Parts: sequence; C-alpha cells; structure tokens
Amino acid sequence: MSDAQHAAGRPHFREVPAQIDFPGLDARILDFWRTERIFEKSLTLRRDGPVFVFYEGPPTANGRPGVHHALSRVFKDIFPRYKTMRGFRVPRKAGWDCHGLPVELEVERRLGIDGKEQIEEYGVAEFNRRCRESVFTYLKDWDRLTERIGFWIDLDDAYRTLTNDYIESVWHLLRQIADKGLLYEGFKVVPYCPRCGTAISSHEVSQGYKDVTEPSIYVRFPLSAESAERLTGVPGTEVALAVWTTTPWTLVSNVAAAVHPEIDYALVESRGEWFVLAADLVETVLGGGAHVEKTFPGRLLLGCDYRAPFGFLTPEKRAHVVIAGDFVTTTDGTGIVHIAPAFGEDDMKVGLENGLPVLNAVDLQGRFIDVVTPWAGRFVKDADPLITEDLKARGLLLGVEPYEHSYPFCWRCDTPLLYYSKPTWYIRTTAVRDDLLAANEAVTWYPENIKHGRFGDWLANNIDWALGRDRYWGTPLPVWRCACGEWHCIGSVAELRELAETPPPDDLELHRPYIDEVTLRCPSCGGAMTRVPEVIDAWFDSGSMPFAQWHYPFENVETFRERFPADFIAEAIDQTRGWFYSLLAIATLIERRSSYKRVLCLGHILDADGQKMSKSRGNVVLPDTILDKQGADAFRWYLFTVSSPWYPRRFSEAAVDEVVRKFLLTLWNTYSFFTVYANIDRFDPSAEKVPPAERPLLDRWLLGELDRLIRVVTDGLEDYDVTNSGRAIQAFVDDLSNWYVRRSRRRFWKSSHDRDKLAAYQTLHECLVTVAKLLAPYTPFIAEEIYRNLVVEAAAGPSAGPGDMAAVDAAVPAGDQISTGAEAPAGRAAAPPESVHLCDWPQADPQAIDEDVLSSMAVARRVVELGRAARNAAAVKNRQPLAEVVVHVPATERQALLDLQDTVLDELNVKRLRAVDSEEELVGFRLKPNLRVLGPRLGKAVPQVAAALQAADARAAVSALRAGEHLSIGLDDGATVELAVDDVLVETEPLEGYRLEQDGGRTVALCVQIDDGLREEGLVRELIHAVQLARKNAGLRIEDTIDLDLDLPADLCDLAERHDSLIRSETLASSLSISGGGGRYREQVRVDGQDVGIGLTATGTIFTVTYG
RNA sequence: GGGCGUAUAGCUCAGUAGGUUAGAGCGCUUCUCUGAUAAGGAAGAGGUCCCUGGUUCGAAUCCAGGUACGCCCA
Repeated sequence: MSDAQHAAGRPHFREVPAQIDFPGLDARILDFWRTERIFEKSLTLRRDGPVFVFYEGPPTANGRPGVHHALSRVFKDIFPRYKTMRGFRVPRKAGWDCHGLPVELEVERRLGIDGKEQIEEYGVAEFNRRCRESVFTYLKDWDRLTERIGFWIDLDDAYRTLTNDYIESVWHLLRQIADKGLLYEGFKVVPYCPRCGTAISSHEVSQGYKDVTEPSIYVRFPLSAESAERLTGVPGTEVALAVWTTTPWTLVSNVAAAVHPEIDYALVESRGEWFVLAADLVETVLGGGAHVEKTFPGRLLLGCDYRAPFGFLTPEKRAHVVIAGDFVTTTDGTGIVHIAPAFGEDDMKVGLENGLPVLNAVDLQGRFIDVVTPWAGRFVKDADPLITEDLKARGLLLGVEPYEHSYPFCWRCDTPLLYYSKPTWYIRTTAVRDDLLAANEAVTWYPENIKHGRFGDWLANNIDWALGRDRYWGTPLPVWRCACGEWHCIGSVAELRELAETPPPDDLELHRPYIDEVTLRCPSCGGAMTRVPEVIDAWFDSGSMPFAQWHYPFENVETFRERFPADFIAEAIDQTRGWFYSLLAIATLIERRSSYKRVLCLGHILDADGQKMSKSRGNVVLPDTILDKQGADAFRWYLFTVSSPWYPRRFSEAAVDEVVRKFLLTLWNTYSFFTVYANIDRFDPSAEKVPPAERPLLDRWLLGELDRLIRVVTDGLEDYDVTNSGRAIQAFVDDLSNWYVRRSRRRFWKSSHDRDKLAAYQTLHECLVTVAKLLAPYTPFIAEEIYRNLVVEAAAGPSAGPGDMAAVDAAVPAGDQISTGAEAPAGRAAAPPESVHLCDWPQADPQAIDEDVLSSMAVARRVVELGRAARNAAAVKNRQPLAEVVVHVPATERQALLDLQDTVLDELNVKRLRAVDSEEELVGFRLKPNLRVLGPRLGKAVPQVAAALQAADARAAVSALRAGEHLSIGLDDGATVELAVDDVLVETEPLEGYRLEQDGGRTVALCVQIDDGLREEGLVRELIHAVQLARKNAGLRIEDTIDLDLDLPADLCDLAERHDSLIRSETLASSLSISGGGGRYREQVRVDGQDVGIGLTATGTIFTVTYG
C-alpha cells in the first residue's frame, strides 16, 4: 500500500459512504427509472421472449392504500421482475375496480343523504356522476404508493370497470351465460339490507357478523282441540306447542311449526298447563318441576294444527300445521321451530316442500305493512318488544331469555340484515359445479392446502351466484323485460341499438339512469320492453377482467388469446371467495377452464399485538411511515422474508428496523468497503480475470457458495418461494461480510499488488454484482445502486491508462452464459445493460461448486467456533497470541482441517495447530445408550441398559467398543444384551491444562499457558491497537501516513525498539520516535495497565498522485 | 354454529421417516474483537413446545378432545 508507484490511474467506482439514507437512495433510483424509462425498456427488451401473463386484481381507489395493499403489491411485483430477467415478456396492465356499494355509501356520506329514497330524490344521474368522481379520489395516493414501493405496472394503460367498453364486454359475457340457459330470475331468501334496499351477497354478509345479545322468546302455539285430543287421548285438554324464536317479528308471518321426525318429543305438564317440546329440553325450558306424561317421536306430531300467533294475514292455503324439518336440532330452543317462509332459507325450502303459503307482513324498507295495524310502518326489529308485550297480554308468552348469537349487519351501514324472500337474478353456477372443480384442479395454489381445503370445499358446496343488486352505481344488468313475460339479455351495444324502439344517442352512457331510458321492442308481442332495475354484483366486474380489460371480443381478440389464462395472480386470502372465485367462475362458464394457472394467497397484516388493523382500533400503520423512514427495500425485504407469505404477519416499525440493520446495512457496508479499497488500489474491473481455479481457497469457497446461492434462489423463485430464497441471500451476505471480507481484510490492505490481491477484488466484485442481480426482484433499489456503480458507471468512467492491475486490457469474455437479453457478448466494446433490471438472471455453473472446498470451510469454521468458545471460557484476550491448539476431528475432515489450518490459527491467534488421531488424548468419557438404535430393539429394557452403562468403566468400554468388541449387559430377567459401538453414545469431559470445547465429534483443546515471548507479542499488538485507535480519533483517513511519537514506560521502550518496523508498517508511520511530547495530535492511553502517550502528525498519504 | 389455518424463549421465526441437552435472529446481562460495518465473536439468563387425554420404551412431532387468535362460511 505504501508503494506509491501503484497509485497511478483513476478510481473506477463512485465511493459510497458507510452511512446511507435509504429513502434518498429510493428517490434517486426512481428518478433514474423514470427518466431512462427502464420499465418500458424491460418490456421492449424482451419483446421476442415468451409471454408471462400477470393479472392485476383491481383495487378501488376511493380509499387510501394501506400496509396490506403494499403487501400484495410487492408480491405482485417480485415475480414479474424475476421472470423478466429470465427472458420473459411480462406485460403488466393495471386496473381499477370502480363499481359497488362502498362507492355509493361514500357518496351518500358526503352528500349527507341516507338510503335509496333520498338518492332518487337527489337524482340518480347526479348521484352516479358523483360516484364516478369519487372512485378516483385517492388515485394519486395509489399511484404514488405503487411507484414508491417499486411496483412496476403500467398505470397509464389501466383498465377501469366503469368504461362503456368494459361494461360492454361484461354484457357480452352475461349474454353467453344467458344463451346457455344459466341466467335466471329466482325467488330465494337472501340477506337483505332494508336501509340500502338491496340484497347483500354472501361475500358481503360475512363481513358484517357481530355477536349480539338479544331477547329470545318462548311462545305458546295452542293446538286445536282435535290435535290436542289426538296427543292426550283425553278430550278437552288444552295443549300448546312450546316454540322458541330469536326474531319475534317473524311470528306475524308464521305459517307452520317444524319438528324433527326422529327426535323424541314429550307431552309435559307444568304448573297445570300442558306442553309439547323436545324431550331433551324439558328441564332446560320448563325447569325441574315439569312432569313428563309421555314421549314419542316427532313424526307423530306431523299434521297437528295450531292457532296462529297473529291473525293479521290470512293464508290462502292450509297453514299453521306441524311439518317435518331435518334441520331441527335440540341444541337450543324447544325442538319446535317456527316457520316463516318469507324470512328464512330453511323456512322457504320446507314451505315449498309442504305446499305452504308465503306470508309476508314486511315491506322492502323492513317495516310492517298497513294490515299489521298496531305496528304498521315500524321497523320490524324495533317492534320486537311490542310484539313480545302483545303476546304476553294474550297469554301466549312462555318466557323471555337473553340469547347471544352472531347476527349479520350490513357491512357498511350497520343496519341489521333481514332474511327476505326476494326475486333476484342468478347465474346457475351449480350447473357447472363439476367444471369448476375440474378447472380448480389445474390451478397451482400457494399455499397448497387452499386448493382442496377452503376453496375446493367452497366449490363443492357451490350455490347459485346471486347477481342482482338493487342499486345505482354498477354495471347495469342487461336484461330487458316485457309485460308479456318475455325477457332478453343484451350482449352488445350494437344489439342494443338494433332492438331499441328509438335510437339512443351516439354517446349513450351505459350507466343508470340513461340506460334505463332505452326501451326495446318485444320480439314476441311487439310491446315495449324495459330494463330490469338491477345492477350487477361488482365481483362479476372484477372477475370479468381477463376479457373486459381488452374490450374482448369487440377488440383485441389476439391480445386476449395470448394473455389468457394468467400464469400468476396474487391477492390476500380473503379473496378466495371474492376475486379468486369470480375469476374462476366466469372463465369456467365461458371457457371451461380457469383464468389463472397459479395463485398466491397472501396472509393478512396484523398490528404488533396480533390484532387486525382497522381505523376504528386506531392501529393502522400507513405505508408512508415505513417508506419515508426505512425505505422501500426494507419494507419489501421484511414482507418477503419474515415468514411464509400466507401466514398472518405482525407488523411494526421495529420489525422492519431489524431487517435494515441485519441485512441491508450489512450488504451496504460490504459494498461501501469494496468501493473504498478498490479505489485506493485503483482496481479495474475489466482487468483480466484470475481463473477461479487459481484463486486462493477462500475465494473458491465464496464462489462456490455464490453458485450454490444462485441455484437455491432460482429454484425457490421457480417454486414461488420468496421467503426461503430470500433468507438464503441474507445468509450469503452475512457470510460474505463476516467471513469472506473479514478473512480477506489483510489481502486488501497489504502493500503489494499481486495476483492474490487481484483475485480478492475480482471475487468480491463478482459476488456483489451477482448478489445485486439476485436481489433485483426483491430489493430493486439497492440492487440497482450496486449494479450501476460497480458495472455501468465503472465501465463508462474514463478507464484511465494502464491501471496497475490491468496487466492485459484485451477484451475478455465475461462468462459463457447464453444471453437472451441485452447483455451482448461481453468485452470492453459492448456496454453492459444500463440497469440491473435489464440484465439476464445469473446462471449457476455447477462446475464451479467444489463440494470439497465448501465442506472444508465448514469444518474450519466449526473448529474456529469451538476455539473461540475455548478462548472466551479461558478469559484470554484475543490479542494475546497462544502457543498451541490441539484438534481432533473425524478422519474424513482431517485433510480439510490441515488445508485450512492457517485460517484457524489466524482466527484464533494461535501459533501452532496439532491434529490428533483420537480424542482419548484429550478427554475422559461417559456412556449413554443410543436410544434411536436401542429403543426399537430393547423396548422397556432401555432404562436398565442406561443404568448399566453409567456404572461401567467408561474408558475401558470405549476402547473395547472401538476395537470392535461387544459389551455384555445382564438384565433383570436374566437375559443378556450385546452392545456394539453404534449402540452407545460417548460423551466426553475436559482434560487438565487445556480449555476444551467439543461438538458433534470434533474436539478443540486450547493451550492457555503464556510464556514471555507470547506475552511480548501480545503487548506489541496492544500498542499497535492503541495507535490505530488514536489515528481514528485524530480523524485520519485509512491511507494517511504519519510521524509517530510514543511516550512509554521503560520496559515498553525496549519492546517498541525491537518491533519498530512492525509497528511502523501497521500504523503507516514513516518514523517512530520514543521521545515523548511530539506530534500534532496527542492522546494518553493505558496499555497493559501502564500509562502510554501517543503523539502523531499526519505527513501525507500513500498516494503520490492526487485525483479529483 | 361449521370449515380452514395458526399456537415453540420477552419479540420475530426455524424445527420430519417420533430419539438423548428443542434451535436461530432481535432484546437483556457479562466478556471480547475491530482502521469497512448501525457490525462481528463467546458465554449467560430466558421454554408448561397452548391445554387435557391417548398411542409408544420414548411425543414439540402421531391421534382424539378442548382453548385462544385469524380468515372463510353461517
């Protein structure tokens, strides 16, 4: 280093500080990507490559993006980036989900209106106009997050589910479904929000369940005299069915009572009254005093009739009878279930089966109709207490009991939902259930268990898709109906124009209310057809995106064909029955196969306490908090590596901090180290390569590890595993920094410029560049920084005259990798790709992996670890050299140990390594049974054997066993057990005079005796260390030279003189005096308990040529 | 209420044909190293492997039942 002649030339690298501001780095890289249009170039570069299809599941931009959105966006990003580097063309079209109830509710909130009546009053046209605006309220936030997190997707060409083109494609899909006879209007009981005035889809209902405690009531249904007599055999006895319900308001619409035909029921007398109820529930309902007269199976009750609890509605058919219902249980209630077909799915089913009438006393706003005079116009839930009072007054109330259950509320407006019989449009997905299951078979799920678990079960139990929504802001259901009963599903705008009675305007807006004004001529009766009022479930919109994003089939037929199905999609787990289902269902209905081949299901993000993040809890972490502080790479790396993507993650800033310190800073510092030293030495990356085979073992080890890493990461990403592959990169970087660089420091620092030093620079450079490429999909920012500085800028910079290391400057092939991308056959003439994201993915070269070297290093590192433990246990400072370390390793590792003994000696600061054949030279023994072997063989006799082994003469037994002899052990039952060497585990104890550590068949004994010579060496090192600290404190640069003046106690003076040259070369001191008092910078320290004065004056640097 | 998933150190997570002393990182304590590092090294404290029962010579691991949390469905 002090050789000034070697300092010629210019540095090749931009020197990077050890301190790094990651958000600042992000900004610079984003700017570079933007101005150089790197994303676009990554697409054009691969224009001839095979296509890898990614679908963006469209978010709604009417809310701010949160951490969970950042999560899915980085997982959506990493695989397309990886595939691009593998040579694929990966078009990435963004998308926005624009319709749906949440949008309407937000607008209602802003307008301060509430409910459908007020919307109509306000005007549907204006209301929908506001919805259209509202959808993109936070578009800028979304765009910003998307860019900031490094998610490369084409936002300028995003599909939007609200455009006429998109709607027309959706119509076309519905028309095909209708043509197959799978679109129908059905009458089913659906969860219904009386405030929003719409049926709620099952996806939506599930978001609103809450545990509530409500009064449940027990009611008397008095049997008719004939029925009572049939049961009791005694005329004139009054008997009542005991009926239980949690929804008293439905009693007004009661038509029947259901019993389970096989369950036992009891005729009971309690306090002078007679009841019928399930035998098992008598005591629960009536208490201990009840007298059971007799029991009988429920089927004997069938056909009994009773007096209706209310008479406001008159059934047009026979009603108020006991019917059979398989769904009846005795879990709670009375075992007799009140049936109101208008308000329950089971109720409707048994009602139809038994030919019962449907009574409905409730209007669409959830209020009692006029004939229910006492409570007309009142919201049914609010009427419950009044109804209870009324029943009580009429002697029909048996009891009231609070009941805790989960009840659905409207997920946005929080109104309790009613189950309500309503006509709605359905897609008969049950007709294609087998196709759905078959399509799912072809999908690869991550994690796998979703496929036949949650998702597969859902498909197997598929129910028809309730498509209609009685709302305003959505894709209008393209069904027109005539008074004559004829209906028709329109499949295109052209068809609409063709069938319209009066031609609609050219710029017809396909949303309500404009579309509603279009009337068609009925093909069957010639009358006017008007559109049904419903809009469709927004899930149908988003599930249509494979088709509708291209306005298929009206345009882009080829593009659609090329980009269907998707190779990969990723969303959070809650989409299993949302987007994952709607995509699959629509594609199956239309194409009979899935629209995605692979799907990654992400887990949710929870707060630091494992609680769901929600506004109401106030525990939401905004992505900006992390991005502004720790940067995008830290955020991404955390999400990728903390745990499997499908597990829920507890998220906190502190957790991200750990990632920064542990990984990013380690990488950064290694990179920074490289630039500093490579520039000092004017390392030229284009210099002729030292062939790997000729590099030192340490280099070959690292290159082998690098190749192994390439293999692991590639295999991992091919299997959509970012977690383990990411962790492998982290482990490599840790090795790179804390073993390779640390072990190589001397090589970088030494003054001579030989092939060893060149090899070290080349090895480190190659590894950093390759790691940058491997990291590019994970942490695209830091990867870009490292790559650009070490490759692009280094190549572009003035590659000054013959650098000392550039012995040969002819073009040298950089490698034999076949390039599918921008990397021209290397050589000085061909410029490298300007961005790491335009590079080809590194190829593993299995030839480069020398397993022997890798395992040798593993042995050496293990021995070093044991030696360090021994040294620490002995409390001998590392700076104090020791004479000897004695090592025993298995014979197979012996050569490895000897090959790397210099490394071991240097790490442990020991003079001599002695390898011994047998650990017996170092230890005493203890014996234990090898349970893995003896357990199956001896069973219960194992404890006896263990005891016998403990009592045996261990040393003798070990030599006998190792000589191949057997050990005989007598058992209590007189049998004898023969033990061979593999049947016994041998533990060891330390020997005197040495500090001993051992593990897994390896033993390291460190001699801790220190003679005068060793002591003196230790003192010199202490002294040098003190001077180095002083240099640092004085603010000198590594390459600065000094005059050194020491003020030493007498015994250290001799020492300093004897080791003058060592001290000077280590501290870059041109001169060393022991006068004391000299030096521009002065410091007092203590060495070995004595006062030492250090004075130093900077004299220059090891360079003679300065550069700017 | 049903289905799926999760439960291991204070925290974040590993842990497979069931095996002896259950690991790593972070945090904590002590010591140590260092002219790249916000680092590194060693030791220590810290565990009811959610609970109960079962299978087994032996269970974090397999089985059954429960509990808690999350998601999905009701």
